[in-house]
Amino acid sequence: MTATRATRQRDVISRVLDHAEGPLTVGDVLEQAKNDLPSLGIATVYRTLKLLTEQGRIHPVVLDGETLYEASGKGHHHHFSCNRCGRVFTLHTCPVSLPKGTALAGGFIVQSHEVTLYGLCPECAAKNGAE
Amino acid sequence: MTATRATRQRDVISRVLDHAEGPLTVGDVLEQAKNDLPSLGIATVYRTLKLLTEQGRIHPVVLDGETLYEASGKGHHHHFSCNRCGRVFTLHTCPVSLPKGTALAGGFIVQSHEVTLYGLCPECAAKNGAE
DNA sequence: CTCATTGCAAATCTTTTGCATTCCC
DNA sequence: GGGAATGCAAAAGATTTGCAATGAG
Repeated sequence: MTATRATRQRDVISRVLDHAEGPLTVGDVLEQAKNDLPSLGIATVYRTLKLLTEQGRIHPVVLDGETLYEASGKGHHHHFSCNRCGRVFTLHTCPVSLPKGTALAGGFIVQSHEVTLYGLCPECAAKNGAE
Repeated sequence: MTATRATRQRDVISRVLDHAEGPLTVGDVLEQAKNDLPSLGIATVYRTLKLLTEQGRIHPVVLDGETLYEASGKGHHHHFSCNRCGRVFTLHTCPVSLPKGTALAGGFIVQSHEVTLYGLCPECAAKNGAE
């Protein structure tokens, strides 16, 4: 079997994702990881993100056509994308009640769901109409 | 101002999207439109999709990293992505109650939302465990 | 006729891959 | 030391753009 080795690169990339406030783009990850590892290459970032995803340690979130990554195990949550500043926030509330296994009319069986809310974040809402 | 002309290409592409059962990929659009317009180029498809999107006649939906397009004006709806066969269905029910303008704890103001359910479509659910 | 639009090909951008070197175990 | 992982650069996709030819109004 293929032995998976612990490397500084993987360590740094995992840490970057674990400490992030919300999901990060590949570019974000590269940039932040370079603070610790200036020689880090983009190919390694892609390879590591793929590896971590396969291991289930992180998972991809697609927002507005961009693929972002975030650490798993942060519990059930969703995202809020600000229409004004573009930042993505993590919401710890869930607006839907569809337990795994729920059956919808038509025979669809729900296993999981993703919700993204769009609107104004607190900061932008405060500024609203004041510019 | 820039006059927008009606062309056979735009007509065909719009029609393809209007008649689709669910959202289509750029490739789907090209393929189907080529039935009517064999000489159609991919660049025109991209340009037309962008134009129609700006006009609000269609809108992009990102699912599993792929950008799909669907006609607008089909009412509020969401998508169901089958984990087994990969097909995307349009759901005419909405599992959340977040009217535009709802304010969330923390001061987030919701303007719109997107929900994608993942699970088994009726066909795959029927086949389940029978293979 | 004019000029927006098209189709093609070249140019970009993003992501993946080949390979010699590095370094984990 | 052996082989997995890295970094670079080349390759492969996906999307965009330049430009001469075409076609709508």
